[in-house]
Amino acid sequence: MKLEAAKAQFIQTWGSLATQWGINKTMAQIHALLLITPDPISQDDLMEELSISRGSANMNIRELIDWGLVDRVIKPGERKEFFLAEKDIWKVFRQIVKERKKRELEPLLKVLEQLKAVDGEKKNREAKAFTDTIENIQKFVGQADKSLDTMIKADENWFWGNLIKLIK
Amino acid sequence: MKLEAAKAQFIQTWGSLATQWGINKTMAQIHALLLITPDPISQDDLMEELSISRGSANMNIRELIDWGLVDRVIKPGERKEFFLAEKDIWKVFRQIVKERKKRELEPLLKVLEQLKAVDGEKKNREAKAFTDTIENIQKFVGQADKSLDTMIKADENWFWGNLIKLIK
DNA sequence: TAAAAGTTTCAATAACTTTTGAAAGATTAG
DNA sequence: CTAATCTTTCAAAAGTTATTGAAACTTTTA
Repeated sequence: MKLEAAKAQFIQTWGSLATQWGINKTMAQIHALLLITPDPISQDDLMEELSISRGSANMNIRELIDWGLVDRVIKPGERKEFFLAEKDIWKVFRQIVKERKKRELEPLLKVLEQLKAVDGEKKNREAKAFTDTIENIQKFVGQADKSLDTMIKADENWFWGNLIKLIK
Repeated sequence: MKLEAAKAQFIQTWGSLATQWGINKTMAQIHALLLITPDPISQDDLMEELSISRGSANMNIRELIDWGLVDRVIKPGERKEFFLAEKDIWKVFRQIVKERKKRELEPLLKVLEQLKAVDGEKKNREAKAFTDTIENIQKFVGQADKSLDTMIKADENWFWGNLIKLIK
């Protein structure tokens, strides 16, 4: 397989996987291209390689920087900005978990906490089932939240090493 | 907070969370309603409660059954079908992981395997960076895949208990 | 300071996804 | 068998999300 074809397929695969996870396809494709390219790339080159417009490139690059997955790089003597992705997949993964946790799990926990305060007077079947489910979800999400916190701080070898010990 | 309001908020929260994860909002809302309702519900009641059409209800219910999150229930003497959701969140979570793993991780591993076979003759900087990244992703995804396999089989208490011990 | 080079914004448009509901297809009771 | 009841399908419509590209803005150079 030729390098160009392999690159193209990786970019496309990464992009379609992303859409299944609620992530913008173009953003994932830019990320994919940066992941497999050793040197920093300019916005113009990204636009060229992926056939995307200036606006889209700019917006998605900014989002990637926001997620902490891509860094702006200034080359001495060059006017343009260049972009470089973190290549260590474990770090990338932790960064994504960290962001999603902050954006999703934490707000969810707040909502669940409120929902427990449903009028408890009438301890009927319906109200009981509702609070039971909410409390179970809350426990589950709370536990996941804590575990992820630890994982974010953990070192890759330590984490996998222990997990593998645990599951063997 | 009144039960009806709390239910409505839970359904809405679950639905919008789902869209962030690439899951159809209506499907998640149906799931949410079934989660907090102790008894089986008919399609007509689902349509009524969530204000959705017959077609959408049917399609999304089928998808939920496909995901193994909802069961069809036949009530003796009734012509209609009723639907009931698994209430144990740990089981729900494992089921979702199992499905996504099958639908996404396993195909991804196949693609990655192919991509490693990039023309290796020219061991240039670019080709090197590409295969390095692909191999790293492959290792990572492969490890995750195995760990998830074990998790799927694990019992809740066993899993959390050990994970908490591990991370403390 | 003016022109050049680069970056960002945003309204219009395109692409994609979901929903609708009427029609066709099943199944059951009588 | 056939009428009644319930379920499924699917093409059109609505709704949602992403992309475009020209214009506005900012920074740098000379």
